[in-house]
Amino acid sequence: MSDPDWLGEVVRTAGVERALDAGETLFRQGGRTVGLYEILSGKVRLARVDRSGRETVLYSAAAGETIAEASLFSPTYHCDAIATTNAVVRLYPKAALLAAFRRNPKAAEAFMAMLARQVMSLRTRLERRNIHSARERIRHFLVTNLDPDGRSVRIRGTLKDIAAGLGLTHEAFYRTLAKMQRDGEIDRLEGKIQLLSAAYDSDHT
Amino acid sequence: MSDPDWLGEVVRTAGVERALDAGETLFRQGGRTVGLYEILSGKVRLARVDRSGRETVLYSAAAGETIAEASLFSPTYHCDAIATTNAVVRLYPKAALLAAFRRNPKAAEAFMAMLARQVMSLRTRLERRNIHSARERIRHFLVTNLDPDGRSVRIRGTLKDIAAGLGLTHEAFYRTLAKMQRDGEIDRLEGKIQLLSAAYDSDHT
DNA sequence: GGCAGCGTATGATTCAAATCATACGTAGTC
DNA sequence: GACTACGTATGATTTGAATCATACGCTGCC
Repeated sequence: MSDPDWLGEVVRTAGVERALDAGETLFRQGGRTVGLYEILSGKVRLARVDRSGRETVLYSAAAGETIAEASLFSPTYHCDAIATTNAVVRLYPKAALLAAFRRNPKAAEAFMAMLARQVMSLRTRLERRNIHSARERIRHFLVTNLDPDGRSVRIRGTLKDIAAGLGLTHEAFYRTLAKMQRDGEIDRLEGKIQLLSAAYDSDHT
Repeated sequence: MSDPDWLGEVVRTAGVERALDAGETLFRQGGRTVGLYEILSGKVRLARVDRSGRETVLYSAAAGETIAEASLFSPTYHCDAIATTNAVVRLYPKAALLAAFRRNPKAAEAFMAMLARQVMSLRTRLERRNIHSARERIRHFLVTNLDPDGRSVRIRGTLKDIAAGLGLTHEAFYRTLAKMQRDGEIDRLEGKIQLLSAAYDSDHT
């Protein structure tokens, strides 16, 4: 159920699972690239270590995400990948993927489409971080995550996780949500947040 | 000189330039996709307008960037594109690009590689924004933008622009740089910032 | 030459989010 | 049942970056 939908049937079966203990290294900067990885469970961080031994985290990937897509087009990895928690990953070998892309343009397009959507989503999240006010940031999150109905946002995962994703402490997030509710801007239902018309429909176009 | 290097010769010549006045619309949400755009000059923002007429900026693109890559794989645009300043853009028609990708796997791979690198870069910038302290954020910027020599960072553009890219006010950025210099952590040369060994080499591995 | 605009720089003050603290409910475990 | 762990929630306090203000040098322009 966790297979990325952009993979063709052949490639999907080529995936190789591997379990990692917390702290274990998946690959190292400079190492020869073998392919990209999907995180099935746990957390894996991509990081670089400078001459003094200090580690700088480039990205922290959680279950469901893929890492090292760019390794397909590079002979070596450009950073380290280390399990932050116990984790299970699946390797999709580079050769199999590239062969599939050459053989089947549809597969190539599916991969491009996935990458393009990620770029879009990342740009939006980055743009959101330019907003300093917690309330405005939450508003941006809400309107860019509306359900098809255009009035509510389904909450996936915990509020705490969402707060972290927004770059806010959970305290600030809880507080601001409460305030927005008191002000009649939103309503909080089971598993979703409703945007109230008073605030969002008022000056109807 | 501004042609993206991931474009093949044929496609490159297929680009169509267009000038936009500030405020002019390039495409609209729901409109049929014609291709992706490269910004040659000026700024173009991608945005959505909700029922109440409020605009939410998804991304603000500057000269040198491309937008609407995902439009290649979608029949309609998913947001509006509006010129924020006077701008010149170049359209790369969808049909020409997709045809080139099918005809020539190398072209497809070049496009994928460009997207994968963007994903990497965006993830790193997003990770950086999780750092609340101005000083730590600047450190992260510096170590992830080191020259091949591993000791200095070339400054491209103005410090003001870099500050904005880091999500800091220029005042906070100037101040913190000055402090880091006083503390002997960095040195500031013409057009570059040098990481000083005292802070970065000390406990030599 | 004088002037406007802009990047750089720094001081003073404000303010909102981080931090620290505490509490409650629920799920899981022994 | 008692205990732990964790998400949710809110109050009190601190802090560091934003904001407001001012200044200086340089470039381009009339």
